[in-house]
Amino acid sequence: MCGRYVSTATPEQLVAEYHVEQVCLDAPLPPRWNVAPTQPVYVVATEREPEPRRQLGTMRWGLVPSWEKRATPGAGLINARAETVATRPAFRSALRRRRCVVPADSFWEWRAGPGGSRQPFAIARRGGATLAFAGLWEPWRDPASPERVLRSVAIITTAANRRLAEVHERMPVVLDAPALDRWLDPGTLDPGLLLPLLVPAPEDGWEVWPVGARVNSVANDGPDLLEPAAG
DNA sequence: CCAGACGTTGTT
DNA sequence: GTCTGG
DNA sequence: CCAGACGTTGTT
DNA sequence: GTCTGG
Repeated sequence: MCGRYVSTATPEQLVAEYHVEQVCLDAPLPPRWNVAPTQPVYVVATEREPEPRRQLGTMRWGLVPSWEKRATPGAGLINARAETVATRPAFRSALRRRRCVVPADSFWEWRAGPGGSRQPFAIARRGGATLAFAGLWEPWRDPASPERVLRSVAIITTAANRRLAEVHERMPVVLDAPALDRWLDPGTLDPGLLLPLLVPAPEDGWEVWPVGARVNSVANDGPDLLEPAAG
């Protein structure tokens, strides 16, 4: 799955990489090596009005369905399964109209061991290429103050490819450039054209290595979390 | 009809 | 065990 | 995802 | 909001 990741890009880098036309930020997010659910994350989405434009903003990681009474029932929906995203009430309308991309450098997975032990791994593309996670977002309005909108996001997961299945059976959907363009095209409403994008990334070209347990705690942050450890 | 769920993951 | 917070 | 809390009362 | 279960 994907419950923790690395995001160190600056807004300027994201604007260039994703051909963003409009930046909508209160303040830039700092570089983070331990991004966790409930935290604000960068999101690239297509603003529809007055005309389609690619927009960079921040949203809360952990999708809050619009019908929720409270904004924060725990972490919210941090992942959405590709296999069921077209039919689940929590995600169906977002699949049609609120697709987005969550930029990342790399991500963390925990391999289950005997006796309930959990060994964390870092997963990155060989050569350091960045990752575009497929996401869905949702606006939420507090009934008491509907003028304020909370935007939250879920990362779509799929079956792990054979390489990553060594560590974990699920992985985030990682979009290549053509898939990303299709995913962010607001004219695409047919799930039949979208679901084929939500497949496991090719198994070649990944680096996977065990890291220390410091990544377990969200209080720890820094590039040292990526240092290889015995595993 | 109304009430209640609506999500994923992992672990046992 | 289960929920909340990060 | 993992870590850490999980409760009430009264008094300062 | 919308669907499912009773």
